[in-house]
Parts: sequence; structure tokens; C-alpha cells
Amino acid sequence: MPKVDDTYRNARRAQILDAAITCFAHEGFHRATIRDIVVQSKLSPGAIYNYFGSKEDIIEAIVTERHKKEKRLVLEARKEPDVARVVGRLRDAFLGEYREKKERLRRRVSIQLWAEAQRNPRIGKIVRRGVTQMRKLLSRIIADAQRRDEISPDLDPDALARFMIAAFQGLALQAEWDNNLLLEPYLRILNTFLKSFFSPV
Amino acid sequence: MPKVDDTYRNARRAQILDAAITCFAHEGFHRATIRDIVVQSKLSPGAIYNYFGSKEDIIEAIVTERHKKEKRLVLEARKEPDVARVVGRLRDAFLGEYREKKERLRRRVSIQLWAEAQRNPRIGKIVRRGVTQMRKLLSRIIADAQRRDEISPDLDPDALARFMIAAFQGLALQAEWDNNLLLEPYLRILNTFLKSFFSPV
Amino acid sequence: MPKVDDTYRNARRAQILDAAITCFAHEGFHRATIRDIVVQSKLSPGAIYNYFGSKEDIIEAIVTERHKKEKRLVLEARKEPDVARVVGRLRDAFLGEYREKKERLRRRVSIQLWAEAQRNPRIGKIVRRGVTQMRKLLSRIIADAQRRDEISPDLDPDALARFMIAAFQGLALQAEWDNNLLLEPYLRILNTFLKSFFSPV
Amino acid sequence: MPKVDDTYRNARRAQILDAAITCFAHEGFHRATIRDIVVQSKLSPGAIYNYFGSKEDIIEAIVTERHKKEKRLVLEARKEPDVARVVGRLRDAFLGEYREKKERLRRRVSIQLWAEAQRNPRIGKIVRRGVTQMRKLLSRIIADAQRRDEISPDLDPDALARFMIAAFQGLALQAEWDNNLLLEPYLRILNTFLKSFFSPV
DNA sequence: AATGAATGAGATTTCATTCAT
DNA sequence: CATGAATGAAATCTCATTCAT
Repeated sequence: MPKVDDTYRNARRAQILDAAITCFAHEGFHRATIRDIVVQSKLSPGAIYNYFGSKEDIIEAIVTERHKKEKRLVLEARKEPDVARVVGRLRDAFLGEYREKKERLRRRVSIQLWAEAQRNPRIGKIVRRGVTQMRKLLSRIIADAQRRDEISPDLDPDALARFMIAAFQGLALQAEWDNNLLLEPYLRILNTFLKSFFSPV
Repeated sequence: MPKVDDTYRNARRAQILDAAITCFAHEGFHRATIRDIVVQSKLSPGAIYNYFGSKEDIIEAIVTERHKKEKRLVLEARKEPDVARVVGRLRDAFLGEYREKKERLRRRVSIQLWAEAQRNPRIGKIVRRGVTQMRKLLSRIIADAQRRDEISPDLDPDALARFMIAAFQGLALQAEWDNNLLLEPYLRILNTFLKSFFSPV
Repeated sequence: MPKVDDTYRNARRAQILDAAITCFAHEGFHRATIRDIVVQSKLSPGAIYNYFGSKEDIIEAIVTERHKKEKRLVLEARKEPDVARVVGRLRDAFLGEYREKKERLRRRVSIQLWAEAQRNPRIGKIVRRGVTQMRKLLSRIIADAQRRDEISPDLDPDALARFMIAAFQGLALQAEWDNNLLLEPYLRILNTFLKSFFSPV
Repeated sequence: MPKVDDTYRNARRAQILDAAITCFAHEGFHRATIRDIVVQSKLSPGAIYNYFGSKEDIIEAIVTERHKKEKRLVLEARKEPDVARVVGRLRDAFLGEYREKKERLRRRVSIQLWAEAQRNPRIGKIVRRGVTQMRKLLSRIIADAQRRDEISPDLDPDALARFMIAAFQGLALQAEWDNNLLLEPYLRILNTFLKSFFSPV
């Protein structure tokens, strides 16, 4: 079944990554075996190693795709005319994901990644790069808003960006532990917080 | 079968837990081997299994001690006369730890725990219990303050507690990735945030 | 199903065998993968399996061709009028090869074959047949010379043949290990040895 | 069963090496699996890896012990008063091994080593070192004899050493292929050869 | 005939845990 | 109580070979 085109190969790649996300989300990186991914993806070990050189490569691919998607979300949000709306849209985009089952899995994998990044230099580098990228993007959005006098010039853009990211990271964690965590009340606090920083001065 | 006293046993236990924290912080739960802990603790495998029934038991002991300590911190802070000071003291207590090397290791282990809690029901249960306990404590502090009219009654105590926890969880993560993260600017944002919620109405 | 002619098929076969010799010489039979041969030969796995039923078949083909060539060399040498000249020519023929790069590869493969012959009955049989054939040829040359009174009748033809073969096998090994082994001194010893046996009585 | 003494550990080590020699001799390095060695040695995989870091380490240990033994043999032989007797004793020592079953296995492994040395730099280095050591030892024996006027000064000691080694290497190979190779006739040729070089001038 | 993606048996190695001393 | 050698299940990855196209 040779001479397949890129569409075919991309489909297989996605098939493997999807299976891997499911397995990693349920078992963690270390407990999820290649065999698990084999079963989940309905492929064979050999087939998987045709697309990825190692288990770590699969993890890396997952992170990389995740980061690409997040960057896209932020760049999309940035098109809004003022910072309040940019931030509102970001909030909606990231919170929106909380309903989707597939995204739930991805979030679980993200938490695995935070742990893995600690001891795996290669994964660490990539995860770090991703978060830094996100922080820089947010930071710039804030700085731009300050330049346009939309928000107080006293706020440190970088620190505020960190704080926003923290609010979402913490939510991700807690949502993970609490199956019936109610988004609404959290959202209301978040809005109060956002308003206190991002409403027109 | 020489009966040794409790002091001796407790010292050995602590020796093992200290070694384990170091190993887990550096290698993660799965990559850190019992042998690593053996080397680090200068004991033998057999000795370790005399004090803990399994690797998981060691992890469990670490979490449990961690939670006890955090509970102590909060109960201590609660003695302050008003909520602004309670929150301020909590902030100082948790941030104070950021300078200590030993605490750095514990924080790293915490992140490992978040990941492990996802797939290990036993650890999951304990970690969940710990965060819930913390949330309940904070939540009650907030509710009490509302009852004393110190802060707005519109805020959902539980959600605000979650938000505060998130701010610290996110900081822990980012501090982990960014060796030279500056606490000061983050602290300033945190203060602004806290003030906007907790200053006398 | 395009019927191609024998010339085409023979060319492909040679292409595969050449590639295989290179790979086997560099990586050994077990470490050299079909994929290596695919890359080296610039063909595809499927193509290779069109010409050879298995990796072992390729090895077998290499041995067989090698043996054919050696037999040709001996038969050629045997045309010389007396045993001294026969032996001299054999020596030149086999030593002549030491300069050629391609032959260096073949010699490396031969050493692999000695090892493989030990545990692989099929290869073992062929290798054995080849050496036996060579020994018989030399043995007959010696016996004929004895019959013609060219050399002492006391020498056991078979044992002497073995000894001659050993001298070359050992040289092949040592040349393999010693990149700058000097042929000349060895050759002088070899000549002294040959003269002591093969000079006219 | 801890705190064992060196005798115990050496016995286990020997047990593993013996099993490995048997397996390697029968199946070759690549076909012999660790599991084979496990079965043969009646130990467990873990036990084996307690004594050797890898399959390659086992191979290395086998070569090293072999070389030590050969060196001992030569040094022992060198004590003879004149070169003829030295050489005679060497011949007897090495040929003597041909009767012993255990030595037969070792010889088979040696042939495997010649092949493995080609593609495995680590093994290559050790094998080379061993043969070089042997050649140097023989070479010095010859040179000493020349200094004492026992043999012709025209012979190149190094080349003659090579030739002697070759005679034994070739014999090892042929004995391997020919189960009923007769040593006597070969020995007679060898003696003629040795006499022609080593008898008093 | 050629292609090359897929297969899946099997190899090496690791490591939590046990238990004789 | 301590020791550390031994156990053996299980994990990752390789590679000869097949076969749909």
C-alpha cells in the first residue's frame, strides 16, 4: 500500500496522536505503554514507529501541536479593537474548551507535561518555550493597551500576564480534581478581576 | 529483633522521606527508583521496606505531611484579627517558602503529585482531599469576613478561594520553569488583586 | 507483468549483492538490516524480495559466487608446468587481492561467514563445502607433484593443503585488524615456508 | 542473602560467563539471547544484570579472560631454556586444548569474536589488543633467540610471529568445520615448519 | 515488476519488591 | 532490624517480511 500521499500520512499521524492523548490522559506518560497506544490506535508497534521515533517524540508532537493551537487562539483574539474585548475573547476561547470532551483529555495531558517538564530536559525546553511564548503574547497585548491609554500604565505587563496564565492553570488543575466544579462562580470572580485591571481607566 | 524506640524510627522515617523528596523532585515519581532513594538516604532497600510498604506509601506519606503543614499555616494565619491581615499573612507564609531550597524541592514534588493524582486513584484521593481542605479553610475565612462585614457579600467564597489557590498554583508552576522569575512584580499584581477583594469595603 | 530480459535481472541481482556485501562488511550479517541494503542499493524492500527470498538467500548467493571465483583461480593456477610455479601463482593471485578495495570488503564478509557458519546449518554447509573443495584442489595439486617427484612423498597432501589455507586465513584475519600490516615481511616468511616444501627435492 | 564474600560473587560471575560461552558458542552473539543465558545459567535476568551491565559487557569479559589465559600460557612457555623447546611447549599448550570440550566452546566463541570485532569498535579494540599482545610476546621470543644465536638472524621476528599465529588461527577454523579433522598429520607439517625455522642453525 | 507502509514476534534491559542470612 | 542478591514481569523498540496498490 505504498506511494501514499500526504493526506494519508497526516491522517495516520493524527490517529496515533489522538490515541496517545487518550492513553496519556488516562494513564500518564509513564504508565501508558506503547502497547496501549497500539491498541487504542488500532495500529501496530511498527506502524507507530514509522511515524514517530520514540515515545518521547510522540509527547513532543503533542506539546508542539498544543502550542500552535494556543498561539492561534491568542492571535485571533488580538484582532479585537480594545483590550477588554481581547481579554474577554481569550477568556471565552479558553473556557469554551472546558465543555469539550476532547479538550478535557488535552488538559489532562498538559498537567502531565508540567510534571514531565521537570525532569525531562527535552520536554522541559518545549514546554517552557510554549509558556514563554504565551506570556510574551499576553504581555504585548497589555503593553499595547497601555500605550493606547486603555489601562493603567502602572501595571507590569509581564507580571500581569503571568497572573492571568496562573488563573487559567489553576483552574485547569482544579477542574481536573473536581468533576463538578462550577465554572460560573469562578468566571464571575475572574470577570471581577479582569474588570479591575482591564476596564477603561 | 531489637526493639528500638520511636525516636529512632522517626529519624529513619524522616531520613527516607527527605531522600525520597530529593529524588522525586529531580527525577519524578516514575523515573526515581528505589535504588536512587537507597543511595540518597544511605540505607538499604530492605531498610526502606521496613518503614514503608511500597513506593506509593512513600509518596502518600509525603503528601500527607505536606497537607498537615499547609493546614497548620492557614490555622496560624487565621488568628489575625481581620481578613486583610489574614490574607496578607497567608501570602507571606506561602511566598516566604520560595527562597528556601528545601521548599523548592517540595514544590517540585507537588507538581509531580498533580500529575500522579490523575491516574493513581489512591494518590488522587489524598491530593484531592488536601486541596479541598485548603479550599474549605479559605472559603470559611472569606465567609466569616463577610459575616463581619469586612468584605463584599457578593463574592462567592468558594470561587474566590479557588481563585486564590489558582494564583499560587500558577505561580508555583511558573517559578519552576523560570529560574529567575521575579517575585516582586508578581507580588505587586497579587496585592492589587487581593486589595480589590479584601480591603475594607 | 512486464517480462524483462535476463540481462536486466542479472544487473539488479548484482546491484543487490554489491550493496549487501558493502553492508555486511560494515555491519555484519546481523546488524546490517534489509533497510541498509535497500538504501545502499537504491532499490526498495519489495524489489529485493523479488530477487531473493530472504536475507539468508542473499548471504548464500554471496558465498556461492565467492567459491566459484576461488575455484576459477585455482584451476587457472594449476595450468602452470610445475608445482613451484603453481603455488607461486596461487600466492600471487590471493595476495594480489589485498590491494583492491572491493576485495577488502569481500574478505570482511568471509570472516563474518566463518562465524555465521557455526550456528547456521545452511550457511555452514555451504561454507564447509567451499573450504573442502579448496582443500581437495590443493591436495590434488600436491599429490600430483609427488607423483611427478617434484616434492617429497613424505608430506601428507591433505595436511599440507590445510596448512597453506591456514596461512591465508590467518593473514586475512590479521590484515583485517592491522590496517598497516606490511605484506612484504609476511610474504618473505611465506616464501621461505613454501620453498622449504615445494622446491625441487 | 546479602553480605556475600568475593568467593560467592566470583562463583556467580563464572557461572554466568560459562553459560554465556555455551550459548554464544552454539548460537553466536546475536542469536544467543539473554534469555538463553538465563536458562543456561539457571539464574534470572536481573541477577545477570547485577554482574554485567549489558550483553556486550559479558562478551568483553569473555575476551579479557581469554587473553589473560593465553598470556599466562606464553609466559609459562618462555621459561624453557631454548627457543625450540619454548615453541614446542607453546604448540603443545595450544594443541592440548583441542581435546577438551570446554576449550572447543571457547574456540567457537573466538571465531565469533573475530567477526564481531569487525563492526563493534569496543570489542574490536579488545580483540586487537589481545592479538597484538600475543604477537609482541612471540616476536620477542624470536628476537631473543636470534640474539642468542639460536636461530637465523634473517627472519623478521614480527612476520614470523604472525605466521605462527596464522597457523593456529587457521587450524582453529578448520577444526571447527571438520569434526573429524586429524590433528596428527597437521601437527607433523607444523613440526616440519617449526623445525625449518627454529632448529639450531 | 516495483513500491513502501504495515505487521508483530521477539530482544534487551529495568526495577519494585522479597527474603535468606 | 539491616543487608543486598535475586527475582521476573513488563516496557520500549527493531526489523525481516508481506502485500495492496
